[in-house]
Amino acid sequence: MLRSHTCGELTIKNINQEITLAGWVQKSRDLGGMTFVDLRDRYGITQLVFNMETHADLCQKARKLGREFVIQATGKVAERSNKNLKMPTGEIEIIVSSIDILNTSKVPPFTIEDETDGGEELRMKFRYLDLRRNPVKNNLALRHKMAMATRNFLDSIGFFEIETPFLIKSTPEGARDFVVPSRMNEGQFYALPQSPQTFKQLLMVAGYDRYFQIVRCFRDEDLRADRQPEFTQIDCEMAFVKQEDILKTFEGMAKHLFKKVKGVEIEDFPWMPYADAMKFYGSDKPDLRFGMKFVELNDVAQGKGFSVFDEAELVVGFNAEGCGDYSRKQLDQLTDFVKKPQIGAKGLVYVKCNEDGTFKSSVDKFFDHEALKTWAEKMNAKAGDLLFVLSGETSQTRKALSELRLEMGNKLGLRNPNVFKPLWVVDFPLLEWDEETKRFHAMHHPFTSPKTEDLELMETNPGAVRANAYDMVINGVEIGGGSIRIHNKGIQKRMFELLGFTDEDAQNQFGFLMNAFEYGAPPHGGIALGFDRLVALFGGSDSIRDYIAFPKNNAGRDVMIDSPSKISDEQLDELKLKSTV
RNA sequence: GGUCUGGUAGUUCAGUUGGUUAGAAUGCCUGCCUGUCACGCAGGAGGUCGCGAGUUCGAGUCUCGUCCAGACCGCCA
Repeated sequence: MLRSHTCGELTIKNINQEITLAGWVQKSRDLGGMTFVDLRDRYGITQLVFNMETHADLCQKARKLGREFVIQATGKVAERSNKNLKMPTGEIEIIVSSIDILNTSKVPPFTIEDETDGGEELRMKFRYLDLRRNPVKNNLALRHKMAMATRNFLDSIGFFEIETPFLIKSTPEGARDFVVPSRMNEGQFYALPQSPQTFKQLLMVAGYDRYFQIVRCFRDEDLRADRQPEFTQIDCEMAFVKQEDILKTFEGMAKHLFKKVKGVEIEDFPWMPYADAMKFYGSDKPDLRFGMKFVELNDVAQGKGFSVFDEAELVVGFNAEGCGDYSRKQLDQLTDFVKKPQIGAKGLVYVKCNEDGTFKSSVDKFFDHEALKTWAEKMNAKAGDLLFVLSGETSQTRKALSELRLEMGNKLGLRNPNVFKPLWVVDFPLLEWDEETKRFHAMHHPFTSPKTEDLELMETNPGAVRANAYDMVINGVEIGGGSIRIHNKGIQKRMFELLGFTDEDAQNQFGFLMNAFEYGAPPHGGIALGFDRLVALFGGSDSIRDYIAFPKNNAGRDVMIDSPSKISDEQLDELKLKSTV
């Protein structure tokens, strides 16, 4: 070993020990007669001290050490005369007796410190230097800890981790596939899995009734702060279970992680039907850290001659408690916010509930005191509160009001990253109408089972059929989702018919699964949790990039290795792909 | 595919109404300094103002195009 200890472990207890450390030069401070060098490794920083009087040659050598040089130093642990209680090793230092430069370093393009001077792009280009920094290192440590806790928990309740293939088959359903040309099969392509969905169902047929995998998945869609083209899921499936068994199991896992990793006790997750989530929060992933529940006002706001409301399908608002003192400017800013093209509201109606019991609203022309009072009562408003109301087509209006609700939550500091409010959103619709293709899409995927009581609607009113599908939502983030699958051949056939699959299509794309289901498929279901998002949530961040060692940028590029890149004509020839040059 | 924001020293940024030699901080180099830990002090080097056109007597600044980066919408079963 090139070292006897790490740079994070020596304390006052080690005084007078002869030790050897190895690491990177964080910084050196040359005071003339003596020189201090901060030596860093993964575990911490230890100060080396060199004295011109006692070891002139060593001291000269230490002065020449540049940032990020890799050195090995041997010496004696000594108590500092000036202690630095801000650091764990701050009571000691190493009086160095010999030093070896194991490697030199160019001057790094940004400072390797907690508060670096480097910008995003530069840090990504030199990610191996960025990874030396504590904040990034701590994020990866958190990720590791969560992966271990997940494995331990699932192992303890009988789950097998089983790997599934990455080179699989492309299907037109769902997200765009990444494809890989097959050299040995000219003109044919593998696809990288968007998830191991079909394989885990085959494992259920095979009798491995508790499966999980912490697995990379691939989707060729545009990126976001919380979306990477390759990302990691905790993918799980269970046989001989009902929906509530799965929810209970993975609620347990989430609670275990919170307890083990954050030391936080989480209460039982509430269950909220999808329809309620949309009605009361305008979102299928409501942030329950704060209130501002929606109140629908059609009955009291329509028929008073305000045509904007009268012509609207939905009039809905929420109460921002204690915001009655908002200025004209603040209200204008919020109006501009909801009128942004991404949100798309036409305007914003507000009602201030004054301390003297009167109201001041943007629609005073149409609504008198009595009318506004009925709104306030309906919305449970008291003096000093501020009501916001939007109107229009139902789903657009809910979406816009949901954005406003989150914006108000941010403004009022109600979205505390150290508070965790999980819930299950249940009873998702089975299908979603797609205007573009004029057909139904599976909201979850084509193997999701309809609720038994809604089966008869499949042919009469498909849009109203609810599924045995559920999402785990924490703090407004969709952490994961799953469903009880179809294991009955007849229902699967009806599902494919609804989705516009011919028998032939179904056989071509999913024949392997359909065939397997003819050999004793057990009732089964599962869930997949977005591991990157879960880690980021635990870390208190909205962006998953800082929790991935080597992430891709906005455009799906890895700026460090400069990929994707062109390949040679020889490679293209081998793959029987035409050169693009 | 679309909307918005940004690109100036190694780095992070400032740069007024278009006007002389483009600044600051930090990093880097040199010298001094025996208790620093954001060490201090003195000095120094460091610029294709992303790229290309255009307007103008004159462009870091205005216009158009383009490239790059970031946020968002669409998209993400």
